[in-house]
Amino acid sequence: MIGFEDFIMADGMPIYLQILLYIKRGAAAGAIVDGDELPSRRMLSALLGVNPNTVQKAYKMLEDEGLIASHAGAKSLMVLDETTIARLKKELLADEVRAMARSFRQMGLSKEEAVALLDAYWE
Amino acid sequence: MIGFEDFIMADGMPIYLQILLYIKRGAAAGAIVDGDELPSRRMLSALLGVNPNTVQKAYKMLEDEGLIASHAGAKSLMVLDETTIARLKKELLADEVRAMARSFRQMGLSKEEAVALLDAYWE
DNA sequence: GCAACTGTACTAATGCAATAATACAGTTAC
DNA sequence: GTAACTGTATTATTGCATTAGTACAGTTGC
Repeated sequence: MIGFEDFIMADGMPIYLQILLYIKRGAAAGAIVDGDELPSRRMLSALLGVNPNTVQKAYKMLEDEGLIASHAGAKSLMVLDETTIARLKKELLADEVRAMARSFRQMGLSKEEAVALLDAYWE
Repeated sequence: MIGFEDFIMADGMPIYLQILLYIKRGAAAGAIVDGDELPSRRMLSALLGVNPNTVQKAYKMLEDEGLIASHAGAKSLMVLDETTIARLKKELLADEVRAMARSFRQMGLSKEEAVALLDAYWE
């Protein structure tokens, strides 16, 4: 069962996209693997304090992308092969780093300063 | 006059927030300085292909924060002192790096891998 | 078999982002 | 002074995100 312990709700991004991203990142990291059970729509919505329909929207998009399989009455399961995982990793990292590099450059940071900051905030 | 040459519209974030962020980052970087003229609401909306009200919303928030001064009939001007610039720099960088470090960690990257990626994508 | 879960599918209502179309009063350039 | 700009304000409409409530059919554990 996939846990949402380190899920932190942010604002500025739709909740259903945050859920989507959380699962994709977990899959890219290997924390979520093929065959893993997803929490039910009702369980996760209660856990996150959001509406079941919001979770359903995220799950539906994941299913449309082929990342999860759902059957009426049964828990939804992750469907992940090596090709998919590799694609996810590539996509997510490229998006993230591109956006970050752009914003750093826009703020006038040198590469060295950016690296130093990343180092400091890593925790 | 502040130019918006390198403004790239992204989706997932409200347009008025993107405009707000663009100006704040410019101010933090020193590319935008005290007394600089802002493009008029109508000019910028035409340039970006959005509604004048969307630009107005961003400008209004900047004015509420004391970062710009507007007088009916005249162009709006940037209001930036050293204290404000220092505050902007600190706020923007902290937000950015925190979000990025979280997402990298969620994807299972080590600090060294993150630094290497940042290096690769810098340009 | 039955209760408690599961996915799925609706409808309705609310709030925010964005567009559209005006209107009015103040400033600026000629 | 006048035309062309400027900021400001208002109303209406559209679409998306989110909540709320309900319903139904399939699966699972006992």
